[in-house]
Formats: sequence, structure tokens, C-alpha cells
Amino acid sequence: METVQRPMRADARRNYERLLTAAHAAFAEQGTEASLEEVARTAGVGIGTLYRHFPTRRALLEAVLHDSLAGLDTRARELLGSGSPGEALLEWTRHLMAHVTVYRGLAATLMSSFDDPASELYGACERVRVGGDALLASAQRAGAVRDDVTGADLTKLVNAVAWAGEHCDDDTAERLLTLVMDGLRAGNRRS
Amino acid sequence: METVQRPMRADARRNYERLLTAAHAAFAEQGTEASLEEVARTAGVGIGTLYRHFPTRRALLEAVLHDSLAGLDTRARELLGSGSPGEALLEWTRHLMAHVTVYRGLAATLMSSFDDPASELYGACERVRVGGDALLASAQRAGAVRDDVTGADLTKLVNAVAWAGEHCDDDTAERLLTLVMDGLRAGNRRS
DNA sequence: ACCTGAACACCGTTCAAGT
DNA sequence: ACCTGAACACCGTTCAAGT
Repeated sequence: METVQRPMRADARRNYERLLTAAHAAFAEQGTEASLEEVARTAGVGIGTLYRHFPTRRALLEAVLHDSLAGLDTRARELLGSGSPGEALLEWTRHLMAHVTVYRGLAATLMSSFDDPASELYGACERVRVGGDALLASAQRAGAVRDDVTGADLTKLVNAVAWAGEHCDDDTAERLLTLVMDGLRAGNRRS
Repeated sequence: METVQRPMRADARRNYERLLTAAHAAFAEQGTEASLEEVARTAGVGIGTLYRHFPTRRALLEAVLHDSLAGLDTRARELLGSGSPGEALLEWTRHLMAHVTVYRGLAATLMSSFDDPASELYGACERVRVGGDALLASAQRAGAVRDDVTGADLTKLVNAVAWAGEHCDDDTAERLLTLVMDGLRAGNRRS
């Protein structure tokens, strides 16, 4: 769904940009639950202006993350052509982990947007899932991954591990990802 | 660490009990982030009384969940003697899922308590992990589960799946648990 | 020893008034 | 068309005053 961008008044555009910058800084520092009042303050803008541009916290997050999550889709398509499909999937999975852990709390926000078409992040989640779907299908055709896993399963599992990683040291997060991804290999199906 | 219970004044004890009941109701209805003021109101008690008995939200949660989580440990020991160690582990895992999903938000609270000795829920998490450890070791000796998984890994993974399940339908949660548990079987080790 | 609730601090969100 | 900030609602937490 392409949104047509009407031109913004110069001051509005400047405020919009400032809000994005301030939001990124706040999210990076305090996680996705950072105070929106502080974001507005840092941007040098009234709180009402923040709400005018971004009616919800998710809308703000979407704007801040848009390029990053779109890049994940691009990366999926690049990897699709490369060498071993199994390896490509693993590589993409690590990219996904990295993107989902840029802000503390992001995994939770994404997870709650995944099946909620009303969320401003739903579209972004969809694109991620589609990218994963393609790589997954390719790995399944190559017999590298059990064939009853879906892109949604994969994305949710990685998200869940990323979330768990917020409460562990990095080593543990890495271990958990390995356990899960090893476990998705073909031949592991029991039930 | 056994805490010696000094006898409470009759009114204090009554308030304590009322708070537990009200808290359970509130957590069940609104999740672990339920308003503590409302808990106090429902219990017919001043907010200060709630804080006197339970200095933190976690302390209140611990009191409400104590028996339930202790039961999980008991269940682990019962299952330890029963038939197939692999099946016993799976069975216990399902119990764990059920316990961790009684309140929305509980998985998150437990996860953040898991490696934090300062949390009032740390002890409860420890007991759960120990129960899992025993069943896991037994399943590993039987060659049913890959031998590089720890009880902490298992508990964290199940917790992560339970958390994911809060944002999915029950079928999906069940699927994810199956994928993870199948994946822990012996012979899946790659890296 | 225990309880109460006012007081303080903080935040999200809306909207009337301004430019 | 856009911005501002006061106003409202709500919550967590502490603590002086009471019994």
C-alpha cells in the first residue's frame, strides 16, 4: 500500500525530522517504552506536535524503523541467489536477530503487531515474514529444513529468542538461537 | 532459604489474605501489570497496606504464585520415576507452559527474574530450573535429548515460547512448542 | 504493630487557543 | 496548516499522622 506523500510545510518537515532523530536516540537509550514527552522535549517541539505527526507510539516506531526493516527484505532477496539455501536462511536469521534487538522492547512490539492488521507495524512485519518465507521455502526445497515450518513460525521463533536475549547475556542468546535453528533442520520432525 | 514466619496480628493476616485474593483476580483479568491501587481497593485496604506487605509487585506475584510454582517442582520429581525419560520431559514441559501462562505478562516477569538474584521471584525460578535440570539430565542419559542443552536453556526456551503464545492463537503456541522440543532431540546437533 | 490516605512525581493523550 | 502547552486522567510510591 503506497502512501502518496503530500508536500509538507517547511517547519512541519523540520519538526518531523527532528522527532525521528530524537525518537531514535530515546529508543536506543531507554527502549521502546521511552517517554514520548521526553522525545518531544529533545526534539524541541510541543507534545501536541509529536501526536500530530505520530498518533501512536507504534506509528513513531514504524517511521523510525521503516528503512531498517525494508533492508531486511532486500537482504532476503540477495541471499536467495547465494550458495547453500540452508546457509542463506541461517545468515538471514542472524540479520533478523540484529534488527529486532536494536531497541530493548522492540521484539515485544513486533510480536504484538505480527497478527494485528490494525498495528502501524503490521506492514513491516508482513514484509519481514515474506522475506523469511522465500528463504525458508528455498531451504525446504533443498531438504535443509523440515517442511512443516512456516515463515510466520520462523519469524516468531526468532523474535521470541531475541526477546529472551534481552534478559540474558549475549552468549546465551546465541546458544538459544542455535538450538532453535538446529532444531528446524529436516529429519527432526516427530509429531 | 526457609523464612521463619512470625505470627501476624489478626487484622494484618486478614488483610494479607484479602490482598492475595484480590491480586490473583486482578492478575488473571488484566495481567501482571494490573493496577496495584485497584488491587488494594478490591481488597478493601489502603494502598500503604499493600506496600507494607508486598514492597514490590514481584513480591506480590511471588506470594500469589508460590504454591503453583512449587507444585511444578513436585511434578518434576514425580515424573522422574515414570516410564520414558523423553516423554517425561515433554509432559513436564507442557506443565511448565500451563503455569507460565496463567497470567498475561507472567512469562516476561519470570524471564527477567531468571538471572536476577535480587528478584523476589529468583528462588521460584531456581526451583523450576532445578526440576527441569533433573528431567533433562535423565532424558539426556537416555539419549533422547542433545547433550549440550542445560536446564536454563530449556526453561528459557519454554518461557520464550509461552511469551510468544500470548500474541498468537493457542494452535500456533502449540506448534512453536513442538518445533522447539522436537528440535532438542539428540542427533540434531550441528554446531 | 499496623493501617490510612494525602502528597508527590511522572506519564499519556486531548484539545482550545494561537500563529 | 500547523504548533503549543495547559488540562485531564491515571498510576506508582512514600510517609506523616493516626489507632
